[in-house]
Amino acid sequence: MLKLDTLNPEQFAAVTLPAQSALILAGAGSGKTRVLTTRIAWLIQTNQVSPAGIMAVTFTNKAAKEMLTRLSSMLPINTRGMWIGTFHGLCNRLLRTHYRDAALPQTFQILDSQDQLSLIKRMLKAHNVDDEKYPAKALMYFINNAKDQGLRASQVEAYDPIERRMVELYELYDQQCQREGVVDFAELLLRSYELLSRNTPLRHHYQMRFRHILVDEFQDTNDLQYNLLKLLAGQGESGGGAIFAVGDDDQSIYAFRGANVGNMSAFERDYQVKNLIKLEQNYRSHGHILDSANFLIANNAKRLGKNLRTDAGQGEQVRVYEASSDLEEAQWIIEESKSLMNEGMGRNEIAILYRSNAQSRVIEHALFAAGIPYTVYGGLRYFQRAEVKHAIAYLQLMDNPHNDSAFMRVVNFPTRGIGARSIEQLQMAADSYGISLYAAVPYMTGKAGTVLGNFVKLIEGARFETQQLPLPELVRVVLERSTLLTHYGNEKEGADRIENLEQMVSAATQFVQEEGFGTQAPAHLGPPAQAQAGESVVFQDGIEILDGGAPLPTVMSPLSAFLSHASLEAGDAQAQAGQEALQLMTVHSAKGLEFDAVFITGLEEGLFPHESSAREADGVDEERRLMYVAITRARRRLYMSFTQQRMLHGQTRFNMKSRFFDELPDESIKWLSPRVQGNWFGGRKSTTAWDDAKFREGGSDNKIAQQITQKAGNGTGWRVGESVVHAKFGEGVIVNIEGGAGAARAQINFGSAGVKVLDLSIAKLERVGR
DNA sequence: GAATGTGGAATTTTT
DNA sequence: TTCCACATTC
Repeated sequence: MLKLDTLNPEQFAAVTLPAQSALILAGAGSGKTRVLTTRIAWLIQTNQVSPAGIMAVTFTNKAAKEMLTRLSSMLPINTRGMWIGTFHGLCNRLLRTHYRDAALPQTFQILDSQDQLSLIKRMLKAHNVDDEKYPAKALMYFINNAKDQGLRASQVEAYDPIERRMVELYELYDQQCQREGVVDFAELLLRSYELLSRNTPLRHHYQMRFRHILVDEFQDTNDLQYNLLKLLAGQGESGGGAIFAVGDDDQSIYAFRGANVGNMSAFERDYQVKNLIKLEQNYRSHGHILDSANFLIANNAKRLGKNLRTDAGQGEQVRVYEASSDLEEAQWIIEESKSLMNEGMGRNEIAILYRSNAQSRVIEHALFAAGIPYTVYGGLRYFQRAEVKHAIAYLQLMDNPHNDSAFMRVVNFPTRGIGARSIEQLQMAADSYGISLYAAVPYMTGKAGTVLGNFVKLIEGARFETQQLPLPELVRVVLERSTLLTHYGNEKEGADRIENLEQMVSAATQFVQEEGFGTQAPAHLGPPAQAQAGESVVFQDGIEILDGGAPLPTVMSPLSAFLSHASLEAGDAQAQAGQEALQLMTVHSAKGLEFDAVFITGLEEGLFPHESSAREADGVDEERRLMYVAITRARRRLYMSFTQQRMLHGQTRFNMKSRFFDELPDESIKWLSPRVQGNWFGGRKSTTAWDDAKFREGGSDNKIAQQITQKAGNGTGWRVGESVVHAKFGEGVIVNIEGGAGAARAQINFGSAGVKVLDLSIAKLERVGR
């Protein structure tokens, strides 16, 4: 039963808004997902809309799943078949349903970024393009960028010869994809957009159907997604549904991949939003933590404006620690974590966050040495593993033989005597006829013809043999016939890979059950005759196609669906095992999560905010939002740390402490470490039990002591890494000291004022004390 | 066709 | 420093 009485007034207002477009500014920890799902449940329960009239869009599969789970616990309805999913997942469904109108083959396949890059490389090679001048990665970026803005090659404006060529290559790329029957991620959206904008009856159908469109993480939408929503909601046409947009402009941290926060204010304007509701009541963090977040984010100029509050009380202050080096920082984290765990805090309630992945190594190393279990987020995902991709490639070829990426991946893997020469000839033939590699095989003669012919027979044979089999068994057969299992069986390190391959059978079993393919066994029989939802549409070409409300089983074969699933949902990041472990991750991947205790590490100028952010427009603002996200992950205890020296790219760097420290409220901060005074080992007062003296004792830590000794300032009274204040240049860090006592000059990094070389006997420097 | 070497780059990430 | 892609070698 639906419980509305436990909602706070703002949440309640949002859930029960009338059927008009609304913008919900949902702060971190304000119950955003709850509002979203309760809104859906409320709309359905009050009979304002049927489940088929709802569309809810998220960015990640995880969020979509969460929404579905919560919804089914609130309402006694079957959520299967409802249009709740990621942008890409829903677009896939749309295109599958209307593949003819979208000019796609029924079995079109989805390229992941890896496949996309390899297609581009192949294409560049085939056209003899100078890969120095046009690197595959750059072209991929160019293409995706254009698509994310909704632009085809013909619509991209080129300002110089290089760009003009890029546009040509973009055009060629699209042609190649079309030949192969594959679409990349951005294409799923662009194709859907074009389909709906060109096909008026179809557009009207969906506009009439989706009375309520709910969008999660609206601040993360890109231009194309925004325009797609606009089409679906019938903006500018009559009869469109209402958009319920939920987002937080302060948590917009994906501009680098095309997200446009401006979409929030654009939405307000374009839809004349009368209902702007702010969810500012935070149910996660204690007061000092929220105060810190609020203070910090207030330094950003362009904001819709929002302040988090809590009933939880002030709680503990934020603890700030200055370490002498990255190694010491890691040691400190370990000591603090240990005492947290001794106090009874669960290991997985402690998160260690960093700005960039490279920072995890030192911490991991220290954790390993200390024997503390930990998990690092963001590794290779299941369907991205090489062996799994190989198996998938065989399946792809059976479902759509014209997928050249799949062809290239396994034509000679495991090796079957098809060498570079044969492939080259095949490539040329395919190019000259403008067909796929697979289709070009019959044109081959001689030895190449024989070996390639055998490969084709292998695929055809597998296809024939599995025609009547349910998906999991089909997978099983393919694993064997491809000889992948035998191949890895002969490898010394192949055991894990075999295990991963075996797991694919269970993945298929699970998929078939979850998606409702269980009752229909044959993989290739195609769609059954009737759709689930009643309506159907007649399209311009006179072909009647089943209503898009049907769940996947009615619009595609289990194999096609499974392959889509593998591309769209790459699977969990490895080894969820060891649940009881410290959680290491980048700040980006921490978004949406929460922990009792959080460490935000490496808070140094150049790292966080990252140096490359200075070059981008509003770059530092985005870094600040990132910091805001990091802070608001913590429930009870928050640590922040920075170091005087850090090894980065094989070089020792001396950074200033992050500017973000200056943007936090003093009363919410507790400094654990007084700023170091005087010589390195002299005036240091460490508040923790282990100190630099410990480092100087033998063991592996000895090299740190040496490193530090080297950096001492040769009796100048100053040392490298020390923070100083200059009357004109402000605060800086000594990066290097040359010459001996008396005639010493110091190289000092003043951050925005640049790096200066100053004579220590002349320049009036002051130590930074605190 | 696998093994070994070399050069270059090294935020952030989902689909 | 370390990882990766690519090239050359056996």
